Amino acid sequence: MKIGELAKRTGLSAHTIRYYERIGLLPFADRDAGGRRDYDESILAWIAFLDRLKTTGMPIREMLRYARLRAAGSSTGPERRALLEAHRDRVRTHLADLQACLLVLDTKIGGYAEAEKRTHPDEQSPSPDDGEPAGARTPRA
Amino acid sequence: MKIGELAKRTGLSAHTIRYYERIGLLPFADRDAGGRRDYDESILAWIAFLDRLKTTGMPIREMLRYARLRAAGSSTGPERRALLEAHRDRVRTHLADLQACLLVLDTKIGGYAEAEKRTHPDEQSPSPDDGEPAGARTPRA
DNA sequence: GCTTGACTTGGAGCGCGCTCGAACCCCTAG
DNA sequence: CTAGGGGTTCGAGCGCGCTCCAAGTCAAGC
Repeated sequence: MKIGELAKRTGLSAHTIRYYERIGLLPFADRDAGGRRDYDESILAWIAFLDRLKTTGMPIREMLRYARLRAAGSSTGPERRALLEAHRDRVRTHLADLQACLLVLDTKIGGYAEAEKRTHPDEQSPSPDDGEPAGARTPRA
Repeated sequence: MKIGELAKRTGLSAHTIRYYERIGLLPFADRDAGGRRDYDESILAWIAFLDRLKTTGMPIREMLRYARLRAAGSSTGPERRALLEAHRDRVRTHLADLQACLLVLDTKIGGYAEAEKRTHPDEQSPSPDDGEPAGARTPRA
């Protein structure tokens, strides 16, 4: 598989794939006779995993650490496990934060919805109070 | 309240507070006789709200749009509501993605845990397969 | 009066994660 | 044979969200 097809199949750009190889996130790919990268299907699983780490907010620096441990052999298993566990804990915390924020967001949206309801019958708009700067001279925006 | 105390109470740096004012995320603060910013308690609610938007991944650009709508008066209620609803949907989607990733992470960690268990009795390490580049010549890391 | 330290401004700089441009190479289809 | 569309490398540039520096002002305590 050439880089263009890999790009299509992973959703990454070819530029990004080369960048990932450059920094060491992806292994140095085999080249064909013309010097072009030629990928094996197996790269897809690794990229999918990286994508999950990325989705969960792991910085590249840390993915790199994981990649290097993996490359260093099976003796690094415990360290990799620890790395993933620490990351999982952070993700869980963030997840909880997000859920809390979602509740607040729902409440706020509910307030706007109510204001609109109250406005329709008699053409007034009390508008929900949220803590935004009220009269608000918001400058240089 | 001076900027230093506001910083302590919000967890933002004074630098960041000034930056937010500069770009219009915070209203232009009243100054005392000496030209220093003097904040009212009411700013805290607004900053807390911004913080929630930030936590949920809203880009500053969009927070600004919200802030400008709010400043434009109560007639913009519906537009603000729409903005928050769109954001809420994105957050929900992201939340679902995170949860899916968490499951994968748990599975993977479980694999490492098992490998360690198997290793302890008889000193071998089969190591869980995940799709990482196996023998891995990871370059220029 | 003098020192200390928190504040002011404007603008430069930074870390992250890409993203792109230039110049070149190579394979294939017409 | 030629044109086109991929691919290659190296290195510069970008958008985001701060973060910090320099030089100056001001208020309170010794």
